[in-house]
Amino acid sequence: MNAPFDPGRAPVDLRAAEKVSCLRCCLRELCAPHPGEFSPADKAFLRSLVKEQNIRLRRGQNLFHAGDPFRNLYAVHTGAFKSVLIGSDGRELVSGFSFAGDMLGLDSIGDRRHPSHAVALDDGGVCVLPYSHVEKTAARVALVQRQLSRMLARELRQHQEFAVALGIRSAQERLATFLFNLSRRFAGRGFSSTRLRLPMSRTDIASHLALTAETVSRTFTQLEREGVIRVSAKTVEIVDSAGLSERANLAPVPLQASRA
Amino acid sequence: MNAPFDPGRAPVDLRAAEKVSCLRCCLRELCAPHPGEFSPADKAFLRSLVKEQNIRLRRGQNLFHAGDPFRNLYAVHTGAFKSVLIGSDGRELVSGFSFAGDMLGLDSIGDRRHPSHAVALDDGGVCVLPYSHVEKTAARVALVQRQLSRMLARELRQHQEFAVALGIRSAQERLATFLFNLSRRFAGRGFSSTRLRLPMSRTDIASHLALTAETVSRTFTQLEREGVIRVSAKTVEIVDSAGLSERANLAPVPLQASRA
DNA sequence: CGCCTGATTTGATCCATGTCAACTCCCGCG
DNA sequence: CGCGGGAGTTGACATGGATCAAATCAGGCG
Repeated sequence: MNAPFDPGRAPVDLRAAEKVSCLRCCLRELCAPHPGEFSPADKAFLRSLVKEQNIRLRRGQNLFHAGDPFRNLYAVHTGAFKSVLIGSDGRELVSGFSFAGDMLGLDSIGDRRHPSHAVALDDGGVCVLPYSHVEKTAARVALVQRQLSRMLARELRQHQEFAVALGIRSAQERLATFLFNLSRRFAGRGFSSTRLRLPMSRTDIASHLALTAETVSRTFTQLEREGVIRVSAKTVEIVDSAGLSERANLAPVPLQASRA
Repeated sequence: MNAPFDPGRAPVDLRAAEKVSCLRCCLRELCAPHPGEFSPADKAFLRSLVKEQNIRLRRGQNLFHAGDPFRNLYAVHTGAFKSVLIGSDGRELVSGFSFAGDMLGLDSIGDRRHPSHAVALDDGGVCVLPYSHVEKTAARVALVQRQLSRMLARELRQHQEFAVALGIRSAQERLATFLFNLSRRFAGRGFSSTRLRLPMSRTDIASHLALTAETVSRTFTQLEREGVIRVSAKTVEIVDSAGLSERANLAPVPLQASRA
């Protein structure tokens, strides 16, 4: 039923020449902010960052658990993952979703322990980057060091924006923003930006947006009635992209004025 | 009226020997995670990070504006600052407060542009660390590099937790958490952990916690009625620290059960 | 000292979202 | 092919915090 689109599959065959493909795929974030910026020598360093390639996980399996000692960063190779943050009071919250090319474990650098679970939402694979090794390489390859800082800083910015979103925005704005961002992220990976397969459950989305599953469901329905998206189980089609981003950002003061 | 306590003044006289004091104060975060970890040579590097010392700002002045190109990190020397994040939709939100010893500008590393204003809440001063210089030093002094990553990662974690808080927690939990954290931060700086002078307005607090000023005010009153704190203008006294942290964390499910 | 202006508090009311509950849909399995 | 169970949807109702409005307070200034 949702066969026409499958973001679980990478746009190029990553298994053919893994060393090379990692440079183009998994480690994109770490390595290729500005393509061509690397010398062959740099690339040698980068390739050496990866210890184990394409570790396989089945849907539902944990890549790591909250509380586990932090030793590696992981680059998502295939599939999708959710990060489940365990709050200081024990409450769980889905802090983010990761797809091919994303880095997992960055939030653990601070205290050498994973603050969150990483759970596979689909069968998938990851590459392993021993962090000690990354640090050492960063010390020698300035670009890697800079890029590491940048990745952290970017994630920081994202969480900042995210905090704003959770605090201020309405359910519709949050969901629209969520879809909008997913669309952008998929597009950046070569997938359709209008036809999204959401590998996570409504409950996961709800948790991520700090809403209830009921509200998420209602808001999906609402966006559908307004002709912005079409929903069919796990697949969402963005019908009116402009309308979506309108609903995502909205005016500075989203009062009842905007409902007329 | 609030003379007995003045967190605006540093616990030691920082102006006496600024080079040295910076190592103990402003750059604490960057430099002294584990005291004694530095060789004299390391320290020389560290000292050289600071370009201008103790730049002065008057209350209300901006250290930098959102959109300004990012060139420096700043270590707060004296006083207090708020960071005002400009969301993608133009809405403003106070993303954090910084006190002596805190670093400002970390969230700008990602895109070389400040995403937020930094505004002085009191007269104060900062030290300037040209980021290019920090990067170069990090490349030579492994500890600095590691510490830079750690600072970023820690801030990341904080924002993560914070997002959770904003999304899930009640007004009372948020305010209690806020006071609790401030108390800890002040304590770490050698100030009283029970008698806090809040240099920011209620509106700032409200914005930071994603509440309205009215709700913040009401919640202060409520906590006071419950005998947890005593409020007098800008000064808050924590009367029942245990009660406060109880209200900050709360049970996994803060349902009506907890109201009986 | 008393005024003036902005900050804070307090009160009354409204609304978005949570909560609880029932129903439907989908998918794997016997 | 029908069954069962979990995920998703929908409805009715409750409520925390927002909103609007007004009173009070604080602090600088004539």
